Amino acid sequence: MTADFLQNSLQRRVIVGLSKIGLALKTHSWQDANQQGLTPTQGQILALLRSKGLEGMRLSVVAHELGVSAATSSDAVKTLVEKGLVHKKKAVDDGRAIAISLTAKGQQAAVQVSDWTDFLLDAVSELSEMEQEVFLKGLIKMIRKLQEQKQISVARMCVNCDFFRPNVYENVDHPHHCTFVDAPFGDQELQVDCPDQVAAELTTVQQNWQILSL
Amino acid sequence: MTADFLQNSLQRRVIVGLSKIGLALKTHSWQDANQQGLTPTQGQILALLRSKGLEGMRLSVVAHELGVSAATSSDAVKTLVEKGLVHKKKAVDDGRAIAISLTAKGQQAAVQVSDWTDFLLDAVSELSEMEQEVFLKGLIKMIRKLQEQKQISVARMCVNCDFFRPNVYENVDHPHHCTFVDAPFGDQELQVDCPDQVAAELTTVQQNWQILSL
DNA sequence: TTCTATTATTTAGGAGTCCTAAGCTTAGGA
DNA sequence: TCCTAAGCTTAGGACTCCTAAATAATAGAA
Repeated sequence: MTADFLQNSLQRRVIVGLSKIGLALKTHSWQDANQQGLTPTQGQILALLRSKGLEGMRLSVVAHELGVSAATSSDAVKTLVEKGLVHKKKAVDDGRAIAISLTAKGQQAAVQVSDWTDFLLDAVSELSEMEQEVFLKGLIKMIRKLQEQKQISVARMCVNCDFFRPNVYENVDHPHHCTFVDAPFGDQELQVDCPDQVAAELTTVQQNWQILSL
Repeated sequence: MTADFLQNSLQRRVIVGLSKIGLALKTHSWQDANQQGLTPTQGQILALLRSKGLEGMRLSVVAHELGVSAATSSDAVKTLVEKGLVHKKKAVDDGRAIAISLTAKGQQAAVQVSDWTDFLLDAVSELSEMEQEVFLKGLIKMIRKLQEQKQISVARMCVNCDFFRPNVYENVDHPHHCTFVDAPFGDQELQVDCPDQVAAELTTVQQNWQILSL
């Protein structure tokens, strides 16, 4: 009789909302990659190779980043090689391992496909800057927890970075410091997937998290 | 040389964060469904049938809700029928259409699988109630926009419901009214996927949105 | 140094997902 | 009645996903 209006907690509503966004992300990844003649995974591998510009990424890293099994990443890459978008060669420092990188053609394709999440830009722009900041902090909290629970494999966030010095300045807008770029910054700049992040030790992370107290 | 620390806007960081959650959702949907001997889509169909308790859901509705093609939903349901979890019969009111519903065995399986997003509960609980509220509002704003852009097919939110009367009371905690349950409620109770939602007309929706002014 | 355990990747096999496109059947309007 | 549209199914092809087993190379222990 009654709508489950009240039983239904705030937390669950947030989760439902996140699932909706997740669904949009999933649906969109198909449409988008399809246009390029690729599948989502293939597109994401290309984007990944482009974003971490380093030569010779390992297959296991790809699998880990994308949250798929080694087998899946192996044959997705095989297909990309057949399509002439990716190079594959033995890693110099480890005879078992494979080093993959983009071909020239792959570079091009990667550019097309790297912005696949941009369809969310308009949606995010609906939020005020203040809201975006709260939202970002919320996401960081959630991701940290998920990472702790092994639900998320990689998240190169400031919080677990060796270069991060939380709350070292009085300045309200820029209380933190990054020793990599050697510059102060604020909550708004907290990274979620920083290319320069270096994983810190567990104890450091926990300390940082306490000091940060988002 | 410089980390892309600064080029990288707040909006994009929010998007990266959302993608991470999306990835966790995707990865988890596999693990979870796998334990039940199901695939994500199959599990989600079961959960869908359970949540909208109505007898005789159409295949097209399933496809629409899950954001997959008619073909996919057709053979996912076929598999579920083979597994004895779902009934399939001709719709009484439309000879072309199919009405599907859970079998007794399907009911059981649906219970197991309905809570597949619960792994996010701990993560969401990391946010304070205030933050959760802002977060929910943000999600609603985003979902509304995505729906407007046809990036999300269905979202049974208060905002686009015929029963919704935004900001009709002075009461700060419960300014809105739902004519379905005939009760006042507040921002915290704003629904994202309300089973009782009835889609309102576009002009009404726009008015509601203005009056609500989240 | 040799053996052993571990790590990196591949392959095989099977189920399922996704798409598009073509093919039925029924509905509903002209 | 005829025609178009809607609801679903099927076919075909490419991929994704998994687990499990195979291959190869490295790291460490004895």
